[in-house]
Amino acid sequence: MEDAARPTIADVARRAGVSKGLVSFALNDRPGVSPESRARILEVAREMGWTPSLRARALSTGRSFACGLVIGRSTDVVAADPFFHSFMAGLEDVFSMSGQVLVLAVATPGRQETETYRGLAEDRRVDGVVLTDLRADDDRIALVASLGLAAVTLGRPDGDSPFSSVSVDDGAGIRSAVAHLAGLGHRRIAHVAGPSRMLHARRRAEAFTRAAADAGIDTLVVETDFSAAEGADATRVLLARDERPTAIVYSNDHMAMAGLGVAQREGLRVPEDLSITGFDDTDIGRHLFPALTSVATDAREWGSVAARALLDALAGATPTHAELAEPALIVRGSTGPAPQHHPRGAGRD
Amino acid sequence: MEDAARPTIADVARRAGVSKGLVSFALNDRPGVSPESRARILEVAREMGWTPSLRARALSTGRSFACGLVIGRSTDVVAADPFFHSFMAGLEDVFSMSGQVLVLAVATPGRQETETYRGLAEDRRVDGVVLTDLRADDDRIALVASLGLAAVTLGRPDGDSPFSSVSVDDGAGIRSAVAHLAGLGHRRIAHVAGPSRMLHARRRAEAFTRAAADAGIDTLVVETDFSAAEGADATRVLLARDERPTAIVYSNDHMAMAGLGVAQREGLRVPEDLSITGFDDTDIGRHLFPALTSVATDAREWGSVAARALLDALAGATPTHAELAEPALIVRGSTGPAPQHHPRGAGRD
DNA sequence: TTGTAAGCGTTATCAG
DNA sequence: CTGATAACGCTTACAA
Repeated sequence: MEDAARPTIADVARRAGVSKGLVSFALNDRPGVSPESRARILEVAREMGWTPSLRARALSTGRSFACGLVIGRSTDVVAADPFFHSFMAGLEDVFSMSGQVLVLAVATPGRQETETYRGLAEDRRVDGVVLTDLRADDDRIALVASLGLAAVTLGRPDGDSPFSSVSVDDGAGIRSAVAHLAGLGHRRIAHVAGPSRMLHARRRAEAFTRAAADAGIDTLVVETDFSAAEGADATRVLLARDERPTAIVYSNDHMAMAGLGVAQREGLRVPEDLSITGFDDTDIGRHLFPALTSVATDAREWGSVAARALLDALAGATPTHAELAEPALIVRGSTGPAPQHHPRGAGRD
Repeated sequence: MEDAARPTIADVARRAGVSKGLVSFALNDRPGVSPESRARILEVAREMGWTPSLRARALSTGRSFACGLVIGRSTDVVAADPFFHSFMAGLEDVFSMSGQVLVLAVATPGRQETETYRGLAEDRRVDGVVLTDLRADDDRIALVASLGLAAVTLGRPDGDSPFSSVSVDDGAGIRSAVAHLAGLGHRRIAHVAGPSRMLHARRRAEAFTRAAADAGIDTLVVETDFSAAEGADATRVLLARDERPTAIVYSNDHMAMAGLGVAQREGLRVPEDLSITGFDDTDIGRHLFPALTSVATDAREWGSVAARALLDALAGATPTHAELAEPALIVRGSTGPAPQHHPRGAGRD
């Protein structure tokens, strides 16, 4: 019913007494249409309630007016991160303003990541994609480029890339965490890192190592897959060491929260016996006890900047690199002065 | 370059020595094509690497081959819930198998929920939508119907609806939580509910009240917006009462975690002084200390069942209602025997 | 400045 | 079972 009533460009043209072509020109405000014609056409279109058919437009222009975000099979690990939600909201903030739409694809065991990108490109479902969680030597870059898609990467790739990138200085966040802890007197700080094949995880780990070394601090890094489970495991390993760290810097909030649970379960007081910092400043973190000290990144802003970069790329702009504001350390209850002596055996009772 | 090389149905027809029409028939395996023709056509198509153009198909059939999910402005509250991720993954499990794609739209202050649905329908970006977090007298149902979109609702609507629905028995989950607590000797149990205008929040609250009444238990319900912040506030209110509850049943994990933080902050031991249960069995919950007892719903399954229902609706099936398996209570450390006497003043020291 | 007509790549119709 | 031919609704040379 609503379909039957839908006017086409031809209806508008007829009613306005002009040709279809002219209506098209007027709509896409292109030069070569007299002001009066344009006004009349737009007026007629408005009163007829005409909206150009996106499908017809897609067919004739070869564009989809949609961008994609592929979530790897690590759904439960990385995508469960609240970061993602804010990030997507940021993308949408911009996409929705430009008539684009966000297509979300989740890679499954039955359809791997690569296949997912291929499918999206094959069907021309999207004009471009957002590449998150960049990996070392990320093959998605070449893949996506070869598929003829535009793209923007989150974080600067380690290799060549024809795409724009938007990044935030993870290192600065980690450095401020280390500085904060060092200032509190900590001398044995550990880092629970994400997978080293992920560039941002790696950068955080490197920043940690360097910052700690600069401060003359004993350091220890354990690598995980970013999941709460592995964050908990890593914490157990660290706390079981002879020279137990007095503080742990986690590469994300999920792991930090899990680590907090482990420490408390083992009878350690946080922050008296162990200080903990997270990364991303997840909402829930501030409500735990103690509230989580964390590095706050602006995921939503990141999303909108990335979306803008992608749209620019689609418009033919040359690749650029944007750097977001430095993340800030939000100090809360989970960090405190280093224990005076060896904390071993300093459990609650 | 990859566009230029792309063969069309005409190329395939020519090469196979048949008409375009026949290729189309063969592709959509429709009756009226001899087995030999079909085989040859498909073979030629394969060797030419031909894939039908989704855009052309969309234009001529009037379908989009996409379904939408609109996330309300309550992004930070409801969508930050890990439930959503698993749910979307479940949708994708099915969509990806049927050549559909998931379009995610986030309502913003500048573009309200209603406008978002309108936009999606106006541009015919999607063939159908998934309606989550059903509300009382939900106006989205009439809206979406009037927009000519197919839909599936999560949970059974309270009014008339032309759409299929998929729901899980929230009540059963809450009842098992109450039964569990009652069995542990709790006689004053509170419920921190979600917004009563949301049907599932309301149903949980009702189930709570009834189950508690049946068990002859003192009950108290505080309504929130589902956010961790309000969950924390509600907890503070409850704990400040003269007759403090010995257990709190939260309507989601986020609030339960925040509540746990509040209790601990006030010096209460969980579960010795206060038992806590969550809802949804979020991954992080099991890693806290104490680990969260929670009602486990299968969000991913929910997503795939909903997706299937939506595809059926698009295929012209009559509306149905599907009920998922009853959620199970996962008992962990956050619940324990009720304190012997009035717990007031039973803080850690 | 405006009109005309040829695509874009399918699906659908309808005589052969 | 085939094979033209006409939609589908827009964009875009090319003419006028």
